[in-house]
Amino acid sequence: MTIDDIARDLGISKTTVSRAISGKGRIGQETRDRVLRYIEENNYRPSAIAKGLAQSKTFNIAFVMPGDYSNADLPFFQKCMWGISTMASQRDYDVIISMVDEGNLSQLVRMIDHHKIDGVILSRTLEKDEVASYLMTGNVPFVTVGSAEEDSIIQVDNDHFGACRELTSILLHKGIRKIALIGGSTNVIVNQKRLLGFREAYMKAGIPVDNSLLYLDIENTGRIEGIVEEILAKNADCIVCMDDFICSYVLNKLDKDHIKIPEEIKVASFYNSSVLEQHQPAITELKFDVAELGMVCCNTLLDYIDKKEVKQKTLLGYEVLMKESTKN
Amino acid sequence: MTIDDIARDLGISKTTVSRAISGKGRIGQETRDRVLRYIEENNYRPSAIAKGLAQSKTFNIAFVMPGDYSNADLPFFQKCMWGISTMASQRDYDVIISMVDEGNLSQLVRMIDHHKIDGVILSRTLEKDEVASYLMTGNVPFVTVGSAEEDSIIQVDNDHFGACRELTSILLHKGIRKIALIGGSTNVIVNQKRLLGFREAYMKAGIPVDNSLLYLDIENTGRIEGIVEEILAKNADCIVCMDDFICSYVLNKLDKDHIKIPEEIKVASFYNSSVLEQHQPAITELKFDVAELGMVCCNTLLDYIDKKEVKQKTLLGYEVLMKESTKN
DNA sequence: CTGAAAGCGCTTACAG
DNA sequence: CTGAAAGCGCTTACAG
Repeated sequence: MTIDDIARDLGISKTTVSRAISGKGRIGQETRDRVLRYIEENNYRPSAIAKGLAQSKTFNIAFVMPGDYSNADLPFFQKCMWGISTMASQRDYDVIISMVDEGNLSQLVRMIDHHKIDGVILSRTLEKDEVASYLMTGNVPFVTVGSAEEDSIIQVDNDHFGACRELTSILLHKGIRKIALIGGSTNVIVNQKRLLGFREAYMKAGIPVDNSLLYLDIENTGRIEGIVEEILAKNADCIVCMDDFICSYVLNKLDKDHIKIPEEIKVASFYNSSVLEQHQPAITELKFDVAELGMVCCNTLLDYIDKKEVKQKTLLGYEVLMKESTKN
Repeated sequence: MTIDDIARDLGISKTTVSRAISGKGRIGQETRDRVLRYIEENNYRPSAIAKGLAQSKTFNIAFVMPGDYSNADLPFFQKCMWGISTMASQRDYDVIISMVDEGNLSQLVRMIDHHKIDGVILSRTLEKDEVASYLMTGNVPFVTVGSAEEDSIIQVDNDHFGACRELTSILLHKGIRKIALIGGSTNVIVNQKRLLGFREAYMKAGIPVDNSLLYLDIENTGRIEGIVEEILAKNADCIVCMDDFICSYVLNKLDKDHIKIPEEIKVASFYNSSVLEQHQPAITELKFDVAELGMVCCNTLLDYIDKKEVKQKTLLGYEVLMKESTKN
């Protein structure tokens, strides 16, 4: 069934039918109701593709994700995608996936060349920005989930800096001073922010950071066991992990050595990926609503596509979950 | 730039231009070359959406996945999606994601109603088939990754039955007879096949299965520790896990209790999800090429959409990886 | 081998 | 408030 069929059946022009559906342009209330009722009864759905051609739009956005991301990131992408896809659907858009591995943009390029999308969501904080710069030169609307380096990029992120600062502050206020920090690559922007938040908390408390307790750029998980031993030997009060992946290795090691949490050492994580969800004792951690992150990001992109005003940088909240693992 | 621009610039009709690009219909070699060269030089790309409208196609397929799948399944979905998306891209298609949680098909329904896709890939072996039956009544072309219950459904899967039988056979031939099996829900079709393969191997070897060593329908991972203790008490030679998720819990427990693999007990897994990749000692397991699964599945769907002949059921291979963990 | 024309199913100035 | 007509950028019988 097409708009023509409806027009014929109702004895009106298809212009009128179109207006009744879209809500654009003047139209008599009665006529509109008649059209709407007919559509409802006959279960008519306009073809997005024909509508798209007429409006030079596709009603599709692309979600770019690295094809080679690690298992640790998987839950993040899943939830984020859920948020994006849910919001897109609500606004009558769909999301096309585009996997980029090792800088191979061909999938994305094809999609853009063929006019298959109206905009793009980038799903990882970029270090060198190959994709971002491609999109900028091509003048393709896009938004990043997570912070980007360039300020001109529209970005949506959680407030990792604030979150890490707050969690660290709380620990310090509880009298937990000798805190070891284990973290991944400092090239990754979010890790930089986490470290900054950690330091800021110390600064505000007027306590110097013990740099010998900072274990950064730990990319090889095999090293973690040794690091934990070192930390224990140094008699630290607490181990803070930059993410749950690291944290799960730390917990494993402590478990294996029968070291009691929180009695013998406390543990906290700067990120909750649901990997640790059921851990006993419960782990103190930061909670971010990743599904919401995805939704806000999607909304921002669609607003931008619709030429609405959009915040250049949106910062979303966090929760500090104090649990058993840092009890005094 | 459109096809009209090219026609005008080249002084030919747009019919001819279209033919040169699509390769359909008779056209002089010289004319074609001229068009192709022009296109190359001016970097022209036809609009997929206009092409789609003219052909009543979208060049998009949907990839349906459960919105609530567990972390254990994540690596599977990632790789599968990679395979699908790579193949789709090669064949000039794109893949739209559709998340279905708790039987809420609205996203998918919207997509189909609005004519946004040409076909669907279902990504999980369905127990009750809500999505499948919806697609069947709507006459939407679709293929499943993994086996489906109904034979009329086009499906692509790995040969789990054969794989499990072979691994079990090898263990039996090595003289490992007292094998405990820990598995998840027997409602899931793939788990049924794994169990059948296991039993078949025993049958072929003329050895009766010790049913008291079968721990099935283990949905609560909390129970695994106790089960391992029971198995150890029963003096089993080997623990076979139906998937890596279960296996990682088993390994954890054994590690905690300082039980040596393979000296004190052997361990094997019926699935390799890369969760255990770096485990010491290396774990004997089955290997399936999930990316290939995705690619074949996508190919099958696109062939079907193109009205080509398609196998009703495609069974892909496997590898048995004998490792340290089952050494005599 | 090539082209004029109709068509895919919508939208949107323009005129009334 | 409503409609005829042109247009979005392609494809494809049909005719030559």
